[in-house]
Amino acid sequence: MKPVRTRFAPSPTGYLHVGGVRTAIFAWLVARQAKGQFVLRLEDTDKQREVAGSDKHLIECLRVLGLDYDEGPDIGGPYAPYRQSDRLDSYKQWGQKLIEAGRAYADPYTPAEVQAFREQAQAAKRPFRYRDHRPAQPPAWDGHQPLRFKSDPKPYAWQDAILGNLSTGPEVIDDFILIKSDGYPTYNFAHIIDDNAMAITHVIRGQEFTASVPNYLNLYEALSLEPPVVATVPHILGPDGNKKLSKRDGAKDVLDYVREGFLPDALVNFIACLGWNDGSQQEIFSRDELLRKFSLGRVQRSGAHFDERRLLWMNGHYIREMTLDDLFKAVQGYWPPEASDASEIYREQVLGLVQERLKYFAELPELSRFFFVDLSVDPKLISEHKQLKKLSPVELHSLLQKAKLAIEESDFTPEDLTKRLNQLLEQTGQKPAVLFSLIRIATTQAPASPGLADTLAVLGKDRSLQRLESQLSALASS
RNA sequence: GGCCUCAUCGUCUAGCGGCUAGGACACCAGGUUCUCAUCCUGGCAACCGGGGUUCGAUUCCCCGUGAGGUCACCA
Repeated sequence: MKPVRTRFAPSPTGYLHVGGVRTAIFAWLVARQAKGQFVLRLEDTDKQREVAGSDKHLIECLRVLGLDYDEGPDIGGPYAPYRQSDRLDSYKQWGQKLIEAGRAYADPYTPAEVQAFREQAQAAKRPFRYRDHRPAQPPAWDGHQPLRFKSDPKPYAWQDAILGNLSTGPEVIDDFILIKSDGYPTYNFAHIIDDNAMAITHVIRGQEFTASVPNYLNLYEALSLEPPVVATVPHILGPDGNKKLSKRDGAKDVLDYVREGFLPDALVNFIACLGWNDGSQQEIFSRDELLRKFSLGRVQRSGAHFDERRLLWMNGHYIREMTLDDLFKAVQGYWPPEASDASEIYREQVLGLVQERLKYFAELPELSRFFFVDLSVDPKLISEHKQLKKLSPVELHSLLQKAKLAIEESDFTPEDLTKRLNQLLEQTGQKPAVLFSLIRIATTQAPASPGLADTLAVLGKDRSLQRLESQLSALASS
């Protein structure tokens, strides 16, 4: 058996979104689980569409997600170069070979003439095929005309590793362009030459290429090359509608997710499970489990909608599973500016309280700000509170005063605070919904916060009492 | 339009002739001494339609319907 070799072969025309990354993940999984190689190849044959810097971006994206490749443009490898614009000679040679074999010819028509043929066919309601206009005496190819494949139309039946048995008639076979008039090869030609040259065994790509497979098979025959296993991955659809996820419609850059504090493992887990599962009820797959259990045969044959809420849940799950130490390291750079003066110990305590409600790191400031800065008293927190708004400022003041006295006695361990707060409940005869809400609002000035005793313990005695005092004077003056 | 493909809760999906059609996300309700979250319990919610085949179809076949892909000197 040949060693399994897969590749991710993007064109450097922008960033990578969830849909593009999924193809990379699948190809990576197939290579790694077979102890084969994973190759990155840049398909930069369209100089018009190329976006400067996107090669770096692509590489960064794979690196961040941990999709390591064995060969690529930046690291080289036995089949270098891995950038198609550096391999033009090879396409020319193969093109020449096809000409000599009578399987390629120069296209003598101008684009306008070809377009006219196309419109004629459309007007006659007949499918347009270039080969119907194949010139009887094509000129010698001087490199300035497009070089076309002289196809041999016939029916094909083949196996797709995901879609299963596929077949088409001879009518889909046509004389497509191998090398454009600018000297660059088309995707249709270049990828076949390179996949062969790089000993790629499994071609895993999006469904936009399925319709071309018969043409590729025809070309493989003309080149006397053995076609690889092909696997067609259905598109990922946008959250609403049935349209393919696209940059145009605002699909997010995967690196943006990482920047917002989504964990690479969570992203990989989530994206891999869009259209794949192992048949069990498992939802969370570590990288090792994915490597062990993944198979192309179990990839869904229809497109899947991208639901960010599910990603949010999964990322939160991964965050909760982290040790506090690991999370603390991961979350550096996400603290609110006010936290810069706080000690590491204090920040880690805060993080411990906030961990279970963190869905992604960029939420950290809004969840933790009040631990680091005294927010001004917000009367609305009381006036719009369904229990507290029934009480007068005087009643609230007296209640809070009692709370302050009780809390002052505490050593500010969570246990002792809990004990004293419970005693206070009995003493005042108040419901927790009233008493605890009042204290919580006074000490946080936030609509939501972690548990009261824990929050007070982390805030510490000085800060807690000072905030109670601020609330008391606000109540006194209202 | 031609060709190819696909079709289970709102979403991701399990199912591969016999199940009260299962799980997860989201949502709703209750519980966890306050809020938010976590966690637990419960709930809502699906086999696109019509024909066959079969003792029996979500499952197999056909026809519709719907959706997607493709018909470029883009990939």
